[in-house]
Amino acid sequence: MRKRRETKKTGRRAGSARPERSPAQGEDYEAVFRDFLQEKGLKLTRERKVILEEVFRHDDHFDIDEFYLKIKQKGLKVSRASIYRTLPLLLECGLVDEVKTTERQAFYEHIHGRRHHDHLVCLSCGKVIEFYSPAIERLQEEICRRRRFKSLRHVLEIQGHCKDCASA
Amino acid sequence: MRKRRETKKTGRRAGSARPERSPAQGEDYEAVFRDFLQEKGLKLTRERKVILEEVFRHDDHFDIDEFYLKIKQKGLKVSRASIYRTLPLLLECGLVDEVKTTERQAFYEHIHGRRHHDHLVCLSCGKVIEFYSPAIERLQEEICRRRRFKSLRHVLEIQGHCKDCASA
DNA sequence: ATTGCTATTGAGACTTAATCTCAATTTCAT
DNA sequence: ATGAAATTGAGATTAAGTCTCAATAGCAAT
Ligand SMILES: [Zn+2]
Ligand SMILES: [Zn+2]
Ligand SMILES: [Zn+2]
Ligand SMILES: [Zn+2]
Repeated sequence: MRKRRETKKTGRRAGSARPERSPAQGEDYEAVFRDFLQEKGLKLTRERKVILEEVFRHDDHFDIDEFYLKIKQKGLKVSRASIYRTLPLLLECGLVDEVKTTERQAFYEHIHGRRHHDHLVCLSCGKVIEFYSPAIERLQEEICRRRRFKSLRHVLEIQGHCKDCASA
Repeated sequence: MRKRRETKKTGRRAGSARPERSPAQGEDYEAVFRDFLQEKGLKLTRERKVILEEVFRHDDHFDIDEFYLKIKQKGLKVSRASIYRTLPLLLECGLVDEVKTTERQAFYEHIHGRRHHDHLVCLSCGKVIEFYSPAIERLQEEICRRRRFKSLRHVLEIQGHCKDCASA
Protein backbone atom coordinates (compact mmCIF):
# COMPACT_ATOMS: atom_id res chain seq x y z
CA MET A 1 0.00 0.00 0.00
CA ARG A 2 1.22 3.34 -1.03
CA LYS A 3 1.77 5.71 1.81
CA ARG A 4 -0.45 8.73 1.51
CA ARG A 5 1.11 12.10 1.81
CA GLU A 6 -0.16 14.02 4.78
CA THR A 7 -2.13 16.99 3.63
CA LYS A 8 -4.72 19.08 5.22
CA LYS A 9 -8.00 17.80 3.94
CA THR A 10 -10.38 19.53 6.26
CA GLY A 11 -13.27 21.30 4.76
CA ARG A 12 -12.43 20.51 1.21
CA ARG A 13 -15.86 21.39 -0.05
CA ALA A 14 -16.22 24.12 -2.53
CA GLY A 15 -17.64 27.32 -1.24
CA SER A 16 -20.83 28.99 -2.21
CA ALA A 17 -19.19 30.28 -5.32
CA ARG A 18 -19.81 27.24 -7.47
CA PRO A 19 -21.52 28.11 -10.70
CA GLU A 20 -24.81 26.31 -10.81
CA ARG A 21 -25.27 23.37 -13.13
CA SER A 22 -26.81 23.87 -16.49
CA PRO A 23 -29.51 21.21 -16.67
CA ALA A 24 -29.45 21.59 -20.42
CA GLN A 25 -26.63 19.11 -20.79
CA GLY A 26 -27.80 15.48 -20.87
CA GLU A 27 -26.98 13.03 -18.14
CA ASP A 28 -25.72 10.36 -20.41
CA TYR A 29 -22.04 10.67 -19.86
CA GLU A 30 -21.63 6.99 -20.48
CA ALA A 31 -22.83 7.44 -24.04
CA VAL A 32 -20.41 10.31 -24.49
CA PHE A 33 -17.58 8.18 -23.25
CA ARG A 34 -18.60 5.18 -25.28
CA ASP A 35 -18.75 7.19 -28.49
CA PHE A 36 -15.45 8.79 -27.76
CA LEU A 37 -13.80 5.45 -27.17
CA GLN A 38 -15.32 3.90 -30.22
CA GLU A 39 -14.12 6.72 -32.39
CA LYS A 40 -10.59 6.12 -31.17
CA GLY A 41 -10.84 2.35 -31.49
CA LEU A 42 -10.71 1.92 -27.74
CA LYS A 43 -12.81 -0.39 -25.64
CA LEU A 44 -15.33 0.28 -22.92
CA THR A 45 -14.07 -2.06 -20.24
CA ARG A 46 -15.52 -2.89 -16.86
CA GLU A 47 -12.75 -0.85 -15.23
CA ARG A 48 -13.45 2.20 -17.32
CA LYS A 49 -17.12 2.01 -16.47
CA VAL A 50 -16.37 1.81 -12.79
CA ILE A 51 -14.09 4.81 -12.99
CA LEU A 52 -16.59 6.82 -14.97
CA GLU A 53 -19.39 6.07 -12.54
CA GLU A 54 -17.25 6.93 -9.60
CA VAL A 55 -16.09 10.18 -11.12
CA PHE A 56 -19.65 11.28 -11.60
CA ARG A 57 -20.63 10.25 -8.12
CA HIS A 58 -18.08 12.74 -6.79
CA ASP A 59 -19.49 16.19 -6.49
CA ASP A 60 -16.37 18.11 -5.73
CA HIS A 61 -12.70 18.13 -6.43
CA PHE A 62 -10.71 15.02 -5.87
CA ASP A 63 -7.18 13.86 -6.38
CA ILE A 64 -6.25 10.53 -7.83
CA ASP A 65 -5.08 8.88 -4.68
CA GLU A 66 -8.20 9.82 -2.76
CA PHE A 67 -10.19 8.53 -5.67
CA TYR A 68 -8.37 5.22 -5.77
CA LEU A 69 -8.92 4.68 -2.08
CA LYS A 70 -12.60 5.41 -2.35
CA ILE A 71 -13.02 2.87 -5.11
CA LYS A 72 -11.11 0.33 -3.13
CA GLN A 73 -13.16 0.86 0.00
CA LYS A 74 -16.27 0.13 -1.97
CA GLY A 75 -14.82 -3.22 -2.85
CA LEU A 76 -14.55 -2.35 -6.52
CA LYS A 77 -11.35 -3.58 -8.06
CA VAL A 78 -9.56 -1.16 -10.32
CA SER A 79 -5.84 -0.69 -10.27
CA ARG A 80 -4.09 2.57 -9.77
CA ALA A 81 -2.58 2.21 -13.22
CA SER A 82 -6.00 2.00 -14.80
CA ILE A 83 -7.08 5.13 -13.05
CA TYR A 84 -4.00 6.95 -14.20
CA ARG A 85 -4.70 5.71 -17.69
CA THR A 86 -8.40 6.46 -17.75
CA LEU A 87 -8.48 9.97 -16.37
CA PRO A 88 -6.61 11.42 -19.35
CA LEU A 89 -9.22 9.85 -21.58
CA LEU A 90 -12.02 11.45 -19.63
CA LEU A 91 -10.15 14.71 -19.87
CA GLU A 92 -9.74 14.32 -23.58
CA CYS A 93 -13.40 13.74 -24.21
CA GLY A 94 -14.36 16.67 -22.04
CA LEU A 95 -16.17 14.84 -19.28
CA VAL A 96 -13.62 15.75 -16.65
CA ASP A 97 -11.60 18.82 -15.88
CA GLU A 98 -8.08 18.62 -14.60
CA VAL A 99 -6.89 21.44 -12.42
CA LYS A 100 -3.17 21.51 -12.10
CA THR A 101 -2.47 23.15 -8.81
CA THR A 102 0.64 24.71 -7.50
CA GLU A 103 0.85 21.76 -5.19
CA ARG A 104 2.38 18.59 -6.49
CA GLN A 105 -0.83 16.77 -7.11
CA ALA A 106 -3.42 17.87 -9.62
CA PHE A 107 -7.06 17.60 -8.74
CA TYR A 108 -10.02 16.72 -10.88
CA GLU A 109 -13.70 17.45 -11.08
CA HIS A 110 -16.32 16.09 -13.40
CA ILE A 111 -17.79 18.62 -15.73
CA HIS A 112 -21.39 17.59 -16.20
CA GLY A 113 -22.67 20.93 -17.30
CA ARG A 114 -20.45 23.00 -15.14
CA ARG A 115 -18.91 26.11 -16.49
CA HIS A 116 -15.25 26.82 -16.47
CA HIS A 117 -14.11 28.39 -13.25
CA ASP A 118 -10.95 29.22 -11.37
CA HIS A 119 -9.94 28.62 -7.77
CA LEU A 120 -9.11 30.19 -4.47
CA VAL A 121 -7.17 27.77 -2.31
CA CYS A 122 -6.87 28.20 1.43
CA LEU A 123 -3.38 27.41 2.61
CA SER A 124 -4.56 26.75 6.16
CA CYS A 125 -7.49 24.43 5.75
CA GLY A 126 -7.19 23.32 2.15
CA LYS A 127 -10.61 24.56 1.18
CA VAL A 128 -11.11 25.12 -2.52
CA ILE A 129 -13.42 27.95 -3.46
CA GLU A 130 -14.52 28.31 -7.03
CA PHE A 131 -15.03 31.58 -8.80
CA TYR A 132 -15.71 32.72 -12.27
CA SER A 133 -14.99 36.14 -13.64
CA PRO A 134 -16.11 36.84 -17.18
CA ALA A 135 -14.11 40.03 -17.08
CA ILE A 136 -10.90 38.19 -16.30
CA GLU A 137 -11.60 35.63 -18.97
CA ARG A 138 -12.17 38.37 -21.49
CA LEU A 139 -8.97 40.11 -20.55
CA GLN A 140 -7.05 36.91 -20.99
CA GLU A 141 -8.43 36.47 -24.47
CA GLU A 142 -7.48 40.00 -25.24
CA ILE A 143 -3.93 39.44 -24.06
CA CYS A 144 -3.60 36.33 -26.19
CA ARG A 145 -5.05 38.02 -29.21
CA ARG A 146 -2.61 40.87 -28.96
CA ARG A 147 0.29 38.46 -28.89
CA ARG A 148 -1.16 36.16 -31.49
CA PHE A 149 -0.99 33.41 -28.92
CA LYS A 150 -3.45 30.59 -29.42
CA SER A 151 -4.72 29.81 -25.94
CA LEU A 152 -5.76 26.28 -25.16
CA ARG A 153 -6.27 26.42 -21.44
CA HIS A 154 -5.26 28.35 -18.40
CA VAL A 155 -4.82 28.01 -14.70
CA LEU A 156 -5.64 30.77 -12.32
CA GLU A 157 -5.18 29.86 -8.69
CA ILE A 158 -5.17 32.39 -5.92
CA GLN A 159 -3.64 31.19 -2.69
CA GLY A 160 -4.19 32.68 0.70
CA HIS A 161 -6.44 32.29 3.69
CA CYS A 162 -10.17 31.87 3.65
CA LYS A 163 -12.31 34.05 5.85
CA ASP A 164 -12.58 31.38 8.55
CA CYS A 165 -8.86 30.83 8.75
CA ALA A 166 -7.94 34.48 8.38
CA SER A 167 -10.02 35.48 11.38
CA ALA A 168 -8.68 32.66 13.56
CA MET B 1 24.51 11.75 -12.06
CA ARG B 2 20.83 12.33 -12.02
CA LYS B 3 19.11 11.72 -15.29
CA ARG B 4 17.48 14.80 -16.72
CA ARG B 5 13.94 14.64 -17.86
CA GLU B 6 13.54 15.33 -21.54
CA THR B 7 11.72 18.57 -22.11
CA LYS B 8 11.49 20.93 -24.98
CA LYS B 9 13.87 23.72 -24.18
CA THR B 10 14.06 25.44 -27.51
CA GLY B 11 13.62 29.15 -27.56
CA ARG B 12 13.02 29.50 -23.90
CA ARG B 13 13.60 33.21 -23.92
CA ALA B 14 10.86 35.47 -22.82
CA GLY B 15 9.10 37.40 -25.51
CA SER B 16 8.92 41.09 -25.96
CA ALA B 17 6.39 41.35 -23.20
CA ARG B 18 8.80 41.56 -20.31
CA PRO B 19 8.17 44.56 -18.13
CA GLU B 20 11.26 46.70 -18.20
CA ARG B 21 13.46 46.90 -15.15
CA SER B 22 12.99 49.66 -12.74
CA PRO B 23 16.48 51.08 -12.24
CA ALA B 24 15.27 52.58 -9.01
CA GLN B 25 16.02 49.44 -7.05
CA GLY B 26 19.65 49.12 -6.02
CA GLU B 27 21.93 46.44 -7.36
CA ASP B 28 23.10 45.29 -4.02
CA TYR B 29 21.21 42.10 -3.70
CA GLU B 30 24.03 40.63 -1.68
CA ALA B 31 23.43 43.22 1.02
CA VAL B 32 19.75 42.41 0.99
CA PHE B 33 20.49 38.75 1.40
CA ARG B 34 23.11 39.30 4.06
CA ASP B 35 20.77 41.44 6.14
CA PHE B 36 18.00 38.95 5.75
CA LEU B 37 20.22 36.09 6.88
CA GLN B 38 21.60 38.01 9.79
CA GLU B 39 18.16 38.89 10.99
CA LYS B 40 17.28 35.22 11.05
CA GLY B 41 20.55 34.15 12.65
CA LEU B 42 21.66 32.43 9.47
CA LYS B 43 25.08 32.54 7.88
CA LEU B 44 26.28 33.84 4.57
CA THR B 45 28.28 30.87 3.37
CA ARG B 46 30.37 30.45 0.29
CA GLU B 47 27.69 28.23 -1.24
CA ARG B 48 24.97 30.76 -0.66
CA LYS B 49 27.06 33.46 -2.27
CA VAL B 50 27.67 31.31 -5.31
CA ILE B 51 23.98 30.56 -5.66
CA LEU B 52 23.01 34.18 -5.26
CA GLU B 53 25.51 35.32 -7.87
CA GLU B 54 24.40 32.69 -10.28
CA VAL B 55 20.74 33.50 -9.83
CA PHE B 56 21.38 37.10 -10.71
CA ARG B 57 23.49 36.18 -13.69
CA HIS B 58 20.45 34.44 -15.15
CA ASP B 59 18.27 36.80 -17.05
CA ASP B 60 15.31 34.60 -17.63
CA HIS B 61 13.40 31.77 -16.08
CA PHE B 62 15.23 28.71 -14.95
CA ASP B 63 14.46 25.48 -13.20
CA ILE B 64 16.53 24.03 -10.44
CA ASP B 65 18.06 21.20 -12.36
CA GLU B 66 19.17 23.43 -15.19
CA PHE B 67 20.57 25.77 -12.60
CA TYR B 68 22.50 23.06 -10.83
CA LEU B 69 24.05 21.89 -14.08
CA LYS B 70 25.11 25.38 -15.01
CA ILE B 71 26.85 25.87 -11.71
CA LYS B 72 28.57 22.56 -12.07
CA GLN B 73 29.75 23.27 -15.58
CA LYS B 74 31.42 26.40 -14.33
CA GLY B 75 33.40 24.28 -11.92
CA LEU B 76 31.73 25.81 -8.91
CA LYS B 77 30.94 23.27 -6.25
CA VAL B 78 27.51 23.50 -4.69
CA SER B 79 25.36 20.50 -3.96
CA ARG B 80 21.87 20.03 -5.19
CA ALA B 81 20.69 19.97 -1.59
CA SER B 82 22.14 23.41 -0.96
CA ILE B 83 20.36 24.80 -3.97
CA TYR B 84 17.11 23.32 -2.83
CA ARG B 85 17.72 24.80 0.59
CA THR B 86 18.82 28.22 -0.56
CA LEU B 87 16.16 29.04 -3.11
CA PRO B 88 13.41 29.15 -0.50
CA LEU B 89 15.49 31.65 1.41
CA LEU B 90 15.86 33.85 -1.64
CA LEU B 91 12.15 33.56 -2.13
CA GLU B 92 11.49 34.53 1.42
CA CYS B 93 13.56 37.64 1.26
CA GLY B 94 11.99 38.67 -2.00
CA LEU B 95 15.01 38.44 -4.27
CA VAL B 96 13.58 35.60 -6.29
CA ASP B 97 10.19 34.71 -7.60
CA GLU B 98 9.00 31.16 -7.79
CA VAL B 99 6.54 30.32 -10.50
CA LYS B 100 4.78 27.06 -9.92
CA THR B 101 3.81 25.82 -13.30
CA THR B 102 1.34 23.23 -14.34
CA GLU B 103 4.31 21.09 -15.25
CA ARG B 104 6.00 19.11 -12.55
CA GLN B 105 8.87 21.46 -12.07
CA ALA B 106 8.55 25.01 -10.85
CA PHE B 107 10.67 27.66 -12.42
CA TYR B 108 12.36 30.66 -10.90
CA GLU B 109 13.42 34.12 -11.90
CA HIS B 110 15.31 36.75 -9.99
CA ILE B 111 13.34 39.84 -9.21
CA HIS B 112 15.80 42.66 -9.30
CA GLY B 113 13.33 45.41 -9.81
CA ARG B 114 10.94 43.49 -11.96
CA ARG B 115 7.27 43.82 -11.49
CA HIS B 116 4.96 40.93 -10.87
CA HIS B 117 3.81 39.32 -14.07
CA ASP B 118 2.07 36.22 -15.31
CA HIS B 119 2.91 33.79 -18.08
CA LEU B 120 1.95 32.46 -21.45
CA VAL B 121 3.60 29.09 -22.03
CA CYS B 122 3.94 27.62 -25.48
CA LEU B 123 3.24 23.91 -25.44
CA SER B 124 5.16 23.32 -28.66
CA CYS B 125 8.43 25.09 -28.12
CA GLY B 126 8.40 25.78 -24.41
CA LYS B 127 8.76 29.52 -24.80
CA VAL B 128 7.66 31.55 -21.78
CA ILE B 129 6.13 34.91 -22.54
CA GLU B 130 5.52 37.31 -19.73
CA PHE B 131 2.57 39.62 -19.44
CA TYR B 132 1.12 41.91 -16.90
CA SER B 133 -2.44 43.10 -16.76
CA PRO B 134 -3.31 45.63 -14.09
CA ALA B 135 -6.95 45.07 -14.91
CA ILE B 136 -6.72 41.36 -14.19
CA GLU B 137 -4.83 42.01 -10.99
CA ARG B 138 -7.47 44.45 -9.87
CA LEU B 139 -10.25 42.01 -10.63
CA GLN B 140 -8.54 39.35 -8.61
CA GLU B 141 -8.31 41.65 -5.64
CA GLU B 142 -11.94 42.44 -6.05
CA ILE B 143 -12.88 38.76 -6.08
CA CYS B 144 -10.89 38.12 -2.93
CA ARG B 145 -12.34 41.09 -1.17
CA ARG B 146 -15.86 39.98 -1.88
CA ARG B 147 -15.16 36.58 -0.40
CA ARG B 148 -13.12 37.94 2.47
CA PHE B 149 -10.27 35.83 1.24
CA LYS B 150 -6.82 37.07 2.16
CA SER B 151 -4.75 36.58 -0.97
CA LEU B 152 -1.08 35.86 -0.58
CA ARG B 153 -0.10 34.96 -4.12
CA HIS B 154 -1.49 33.70 -7.33
CA VAL B 155 -0.55 31.82 -10.44
CA LEU B 156 -1.97 32.65 -13.80
CA GLU B 157 -0.58 30.57 -16.60
CA ILE B 158 -2.11 30.46 -20.03
CA GLN B 159 -1.06 27.51 -22.13
CA GLY B 160 -1.30 27.25 -25.85
CA HIS B 161 0.79 27.91 -28.93
CA CYS B 162 2.88 30.94 -29.62
CA LYS B 163 2.55 32.72 -32.91
CA ASP B 164 5.56 30.97 -34.41
CA CYS B 165 4.32 27.53 -33.50
CA ALA B 166 0.70 28.25 -34.32
CA SER B 167 1.52 29.26 -37.87
CA ALA B 168 3.79 26.26 -38.45
C1' DA C 1 44.03 34.73 16.53
C1' DT C 2 41.54 31.21 19.34
C1' DT C 3 37.52 29.20 21.08
C1' DG C 4 33.12 27.21 20.95
C1' DC C 5 28.43 27.17 19.79
C1' DT C 6 25.52 26.73 15.73
C1' DA C 7 24.37 26.69 11.28
C1' DT C 8 25.58 24.46 7.08
C1' DT C 9 27.17 21.27 3.84
C1' DG C 10 27.10 17.12 0.76
C1' DA C 11 26.75 12.30 -0.48
C1' DG C 12 23.59 9.38 -0.73
C1' DA C 13 19.37 7.28 1.19
C1' DC C 14 14.60 8.01 1.09
C1' DT C 15 9.84 9.52 -0.43
C1' DT C 16 6.25 9.63 -3.52
C1' DA C 17 3.41 10.85 -7.59
C1' DA C 18 3.40 9.22 -11.84
C1' DT C 19 4.78 6.13 -15.58
C1' DC C 20 6.22 1.88 -17.56
C1' DT C 21 6.56 -3.35 -18.32
C1' DC C 22 4.77 -7.44 -19.83
C1' DA C 23 2.30 -11.70 -19.31
C1' DA C 24 -2.42 -12.79 -18.74
C1' DT C 25 -7.05 -11.34 -19.78
C1' DT C 26 -10.91 -9.04 -21.96
C1' DT C 27 -13.34 -6.68 -25.59
C1' DC C 28 -15.75 -6.66 -29.81
C1' DA C 29 -16.15 -6.74 -34.90
C1' DT C 30 -16.67 -10.35 -37.87
C1' DA D 1 -17.41 -18.69 -31.50
C1' DT D 2 -12.96 -16.66 -33.10
C1' DG D 3 -8.92 -13.94 -33.03
C1' DA D 4 -6.56 -9.56 -33.49
C1' DA D 5 -5.89 -5.78 -30.75
C1' DA D 6 -6.64 -3.30 -26.62
C1' DT D 7 -6.44 -3.56 -21.65
C1' DT D 8 -5.37 -4.89 -17.15
C1' DG D 9 -2.63 -5.18 -12.75
C1' DA D 10 1.28 -6.22 -9.86
C1' DG D 11 5.23 -4.58 -9.31
C1' DA D 12 9.41 -2.24 -11.15
C1' DT D 13 11.01 2.19 -12.48
C1' DT D 14 11.58 7.19 -12.89
C1' DA D 15 12.58 11.55 -11.18
C1' DA D 16 11.66 15.78 -8.41
C1' DG D 17 12.19 16.83 -4.14
C1' DT D 18 13.37 15.94 0.90
C1' DC D 19 15.88 14.05 4.67
C1' DT D 20 19.97 12.19 7.42
C1' DC D 21 24.01 12.81 9.84
C1' DA D 22 28.90 13.12 10.34
C1' DA D 23 32.17 16.52 8.97
C1' DT D 24 32.91 21.44 8.25
C1' DA D 25 32.51 26.42 8.27
C1' DG D 26 30.75 31.00 9.97
C1' DC D 27 30.93 34.19 13.38
C1' DA D 28 30.54 36.45 17.89
C1' DA D 29 32.92 36.75 22.00
C1' DT D 30 37.01 36.66 24.06
ZN1 LIG E 1 -10.49 31.22 -15.93
ZN1 LIG F 1 -9.29 28.07 5.37
ZN1 LIG G 1 -0.91 38.26 -11.75
ZN1 LIG H 1 6.18 28.12 -29.54
